Amino acid sequence: MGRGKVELKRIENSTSRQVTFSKRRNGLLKKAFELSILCEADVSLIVFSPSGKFHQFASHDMERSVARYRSEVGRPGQNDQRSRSLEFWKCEIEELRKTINKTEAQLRHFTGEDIELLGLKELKQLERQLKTGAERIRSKKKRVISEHVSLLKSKLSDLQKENARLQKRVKLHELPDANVSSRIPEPNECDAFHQRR
Amino acid sequence: MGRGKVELKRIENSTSRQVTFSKRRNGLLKKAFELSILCEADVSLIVFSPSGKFHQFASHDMERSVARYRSEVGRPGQNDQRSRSLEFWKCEIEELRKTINKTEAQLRHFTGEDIELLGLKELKQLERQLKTGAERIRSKKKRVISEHVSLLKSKLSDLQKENARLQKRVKLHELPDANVSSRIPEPNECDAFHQRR
DNA sequence: AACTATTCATAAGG
DNA sequence: TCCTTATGAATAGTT
Repeated sequence: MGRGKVELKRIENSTSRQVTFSKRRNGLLKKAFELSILCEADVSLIVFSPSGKFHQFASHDMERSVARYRSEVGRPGQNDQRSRSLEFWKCEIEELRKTINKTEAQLRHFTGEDIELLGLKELKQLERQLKTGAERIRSKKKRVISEHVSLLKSKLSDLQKENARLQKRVKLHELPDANVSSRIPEPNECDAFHQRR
Repeated sequence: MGRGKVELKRIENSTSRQVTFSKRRNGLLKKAFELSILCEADVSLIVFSPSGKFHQFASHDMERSVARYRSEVGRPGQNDQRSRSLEFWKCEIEELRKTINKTEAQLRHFTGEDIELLGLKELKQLERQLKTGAERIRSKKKRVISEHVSLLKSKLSDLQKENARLQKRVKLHELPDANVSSRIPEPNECDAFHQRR
């Protein structure tokens, strides 16, 4: 990259070596960061310049990654019990990962993704499941909506009663104030539905 | 780099996430290597894929770099190495369990289960997703079926041709054997579809 | 896995 | 160290 390609060997000129180090170090850190974000990878990078300056990147936590690295490499001096329990954890994680993959695949199938490899039988089953799901959701939605409606109706009727009562009082006492008989409900009096969610 | 630029966020599609991981991991390892050669830097890189696979590069020695890192950061570390790695596995399992729970809940929602606590907005969204899913599946099913049909048709036409040819031969040579002209296809000759699945 | 259109990284120069 | 630019590398999307 750049003007002319470079040979893969120590750069002799110390100034350009320094400059190159600086540029490439930044590039490396950036790429490490991108990899960790794009692919959810656990990336740890330690760099010492020839002059001893220190740079690092750790997507999660350096110490944790080092510990994980050690457990992977299998450091000497582990007793049997420890390595066995390590095996256990690894199996556990392996199984959990499998479960996740399976479930996520199913989920994608439900949204019609990744269905290229499915056979007719599976497609039919999926269709049936989607249909039942949609029906249940539709009916739940209806229920929710009708609940809102009846709530609103009862609010309305309460207000009407209140209104009638007030009008009666107005007539009885011949109050001059016209505003009372055309009382407008407070805004928050109709908000019962929104508050329930 | 590549066709169209990518947003710096987790790649949702798991296949392309995996492919990208593979490519970029190689790129990163290569760049780490180049930096160490060109600039005589001490570079150490630890990468774990989301599926737990482990990759590393160390221009000199990982343990030495880690020790140097510790002295730089100012942490004696070492002593709680065990509990660290144990802690890591436990966290890992905890996270995986959470993922599973979330994904399974979503899955149940798609089949119309556990929707009691959902609001109208969520219900509507679910319905929309189910609809698109169903549409995609329906169209895929159609495609599969039409493929079968055309396969069967072509088989049929082949057999008809063959049959006509044989009948001609029978007439030409006035063969006495009636079975030849009413030849019945072998059972496995129509099985191409089943073999493809 | 291979290809290719694009974007990205960076060597050289100021 | 920062800016610019020409050029080689990396890689996203596709097959």
